[in-house]
Amino acid sequence: MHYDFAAIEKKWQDRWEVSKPYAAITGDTTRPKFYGLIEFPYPSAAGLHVGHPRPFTAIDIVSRKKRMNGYNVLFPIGYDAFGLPTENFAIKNHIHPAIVTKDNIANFTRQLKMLGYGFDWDRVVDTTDPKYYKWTQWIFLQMYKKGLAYKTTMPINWCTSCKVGLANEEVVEGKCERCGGEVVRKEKSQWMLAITKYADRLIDDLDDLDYIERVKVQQKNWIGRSYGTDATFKTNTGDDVTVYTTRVDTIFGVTYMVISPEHPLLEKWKDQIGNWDEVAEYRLAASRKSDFERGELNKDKTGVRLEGIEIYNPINGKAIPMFVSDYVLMGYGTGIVMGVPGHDQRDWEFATKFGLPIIEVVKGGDITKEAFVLKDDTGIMVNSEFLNGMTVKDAIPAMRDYAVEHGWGKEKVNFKLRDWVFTRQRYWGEPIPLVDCPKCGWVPLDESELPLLLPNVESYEPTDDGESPLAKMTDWVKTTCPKCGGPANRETDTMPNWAGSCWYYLRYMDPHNDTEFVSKEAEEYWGPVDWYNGGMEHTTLHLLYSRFWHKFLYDIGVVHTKEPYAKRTSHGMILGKNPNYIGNVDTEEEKQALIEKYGSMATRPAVKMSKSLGNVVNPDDVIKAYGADTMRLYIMFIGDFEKTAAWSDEAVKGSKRFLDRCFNLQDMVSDEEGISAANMASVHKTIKKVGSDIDELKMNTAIAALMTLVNEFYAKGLSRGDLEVLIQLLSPFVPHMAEEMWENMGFAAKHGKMAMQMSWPEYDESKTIDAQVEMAVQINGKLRGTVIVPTDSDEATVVAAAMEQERVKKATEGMQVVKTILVKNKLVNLIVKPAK
RNA sequence: GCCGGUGUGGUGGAAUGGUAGACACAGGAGACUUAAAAUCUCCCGGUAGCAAUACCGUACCGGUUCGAGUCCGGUCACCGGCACCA
Repeated sequence: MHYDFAAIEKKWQDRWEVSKPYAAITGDTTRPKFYGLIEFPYPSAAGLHVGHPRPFTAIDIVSRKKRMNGYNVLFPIGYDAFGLPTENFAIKNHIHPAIVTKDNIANFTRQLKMLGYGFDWDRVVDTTDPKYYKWTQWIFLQMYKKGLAYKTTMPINWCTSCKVGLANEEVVEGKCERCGGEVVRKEKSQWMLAITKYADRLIDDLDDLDYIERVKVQQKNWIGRSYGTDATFKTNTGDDVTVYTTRVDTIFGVTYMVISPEHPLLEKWKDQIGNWDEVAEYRLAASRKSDFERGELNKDKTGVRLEGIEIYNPINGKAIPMFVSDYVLMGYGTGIVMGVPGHDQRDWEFATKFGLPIIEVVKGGDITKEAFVLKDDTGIMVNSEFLNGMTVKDAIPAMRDYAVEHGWGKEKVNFKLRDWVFTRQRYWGEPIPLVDCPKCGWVPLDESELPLLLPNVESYEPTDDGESPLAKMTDWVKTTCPKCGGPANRETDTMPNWAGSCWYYLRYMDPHNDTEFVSKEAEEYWGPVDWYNGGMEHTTLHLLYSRFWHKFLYDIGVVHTKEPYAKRTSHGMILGKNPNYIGNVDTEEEKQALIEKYGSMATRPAVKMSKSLGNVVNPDDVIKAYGADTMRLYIMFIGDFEKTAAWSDEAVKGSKRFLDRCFNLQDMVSDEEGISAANMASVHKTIKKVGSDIDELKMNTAIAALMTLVNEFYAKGLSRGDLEVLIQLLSPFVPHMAEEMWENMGFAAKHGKMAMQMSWPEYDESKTIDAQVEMAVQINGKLRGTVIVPTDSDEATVVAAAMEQERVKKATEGMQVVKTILVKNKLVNLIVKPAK
């Protein structure tokens, strides 16, 4: 029988299109629910990338197995379609972004259907659909009403050459991605979301979640919670200054203070600062630096002393100088830090440059060479009066308590996380449903006015004053205030592309609801998502943002769980062959030439796929040449799911070969129904192995187990019953071929259902055990042979069998066995030493 | 610099502290074929040996253990994230 994958795949996709075997049923209480989720794709003009099928296929397989395990499965798909690439494509080609989006979605849908995914196609969402973004706007309004959305002046990236505002991703190494022009900061009033109010909960609630560890760690580091002390210093200016420090124990080592150039106190102290002109010049220079320049590595510390300003150390009243320096950030802590050059490397560099004293307060380093920064908190305090002799660990709380008691200190928790800049000066995004009224200030639209439709504009080009393209649409901008009825202006900025993806998993539960964003019934039934897989690149963006939104929705009582996703896994990237790899050439000269030209890139056999390298693999081509089932199988077999893997055209053939071998089994079966005696143990073992591997996302070893079983069928022959089980095990991986074989063999008729609708085969533990096992024989821990013995043989039997072997005899000749270690059914280790 | 991860044949990769290299790709040999492709069978870490076999071998050094790719201490390399966060 010939495996005509093209015809087979078309046939079954057409049938599924009509019979909808993947439809999820809300409120089916007869079965437990399983909600599997993959990150919905951004429908780019390039179409599906070969990286997409990896996570999609994996969760498709998990979902299919859950379905066979009796679950009511929700496995949905949609499109995250607002965003910059579409807008730029539209500008370049003079096509409306909505049309571009529609075309791209159609192409993605075609490709996804060709891969045979078990998505519930009746629940597709599209973030650019007004019926969808109505509710994105609605959630934003709820946040606004609860005070979580506020307006503030924030710098945007401004290309001095194109004279447009740029998104962060359009700024590459401080330059404009398009023209290479210099990017500076330009102040603009923007909407912010107060994600920092949720910082503690976003960290603490991670503990109860089944996320892979690196996701948790990365989110925790990103939020960056630190425990410290706010310490207040008196000054000769009339104002007190407060610093934040995690090392209040080092306060005896403070030899100067530093204030950030942006700090408002400087302006206030203008008349008291003796060298104001110099300070003002330094501030101006700092403001001109881009974030990139200012953050550049290992750059020299700069600064100016504030003449006439004295700060008094609260611990001993000592007068210390203050400097302004741009190594202190205005956005973290209080914008002022105490300089402890003995125990902070940055302070050490600054003090060394400006000739400031360096005091050792923790023993153990050589502070004339570098700051002594502790790796642990076991260092001993010195030069610190009542702290002397204490460990740092004890000194921190001791000094903190002292400071609190004496009224100049306060316990303080700080976060690195910043509030979320929620506006973009762009066209292709959700309009913000707020109106600016000269009398009433910012006024939200009435919810009945939603959705606030994105108007059609002639040109989506960003304006040359940094405003959104919508600002040019005066008809749309000019409106009336919902509160007082007077003339008012709409907000013309739009939401960032992350907005729509913050809550899409909720919409899938109830995608056609026009009166609520999700019904209570559907949310309580489907929530939370049981398993969410997505890229590591979204860990501190989409994943964190959507957890934040979900917590907000929980707080206002519209969802019933604290967290959106119970489990999170992440897939590795698919790389392409590196055409410039040094392994591709033979001579040393050629290798050197490649390294000179491409640097360390030339030493990698595989690199990120890109058009310029010509190593992009198009899923369409693979499907055409080998079929979707081969594509699915190969992308799962390629390696450890979490690691990056290199695409190999040769290796794809191996997967195809395996499917050919499976298909050919149809011509080899005996008439015997049920699992054959010859294959009993193998079949049961494989059921067990494939099942547990799918649950653990170890698809590569699951497939290896299936290959092993098929190899055994080739060696020993197989019954109809053996094949019946195999087809069911293959079904989640290669659904088209499985159904074709299932039907061919008459199993569809026999059971009255498709293979995918069968229960997952059960294994019998007792039948996974072979009658005999091969055991390793070791002498003093070294392998000296193997023996075949009855399963569960005792020590005496195994040793006796081992002693029969020539190699063992030889190795134990003239020796006495002093100890025997038996690992049941695995090995026996004889510890011998020379006989007396 | 800090945090996380990884290091195994020619290649992708397997191995709850228990026979390292499962399963594949590539390569080699054979069968079938007029021939090729496809298919089927066998071989395939290194060194020595006709072989039986011996020794070496999971980045490197050391330790724990009857036994270490796996655990512990240290070193190196690479990948990813963060980065003047006080």
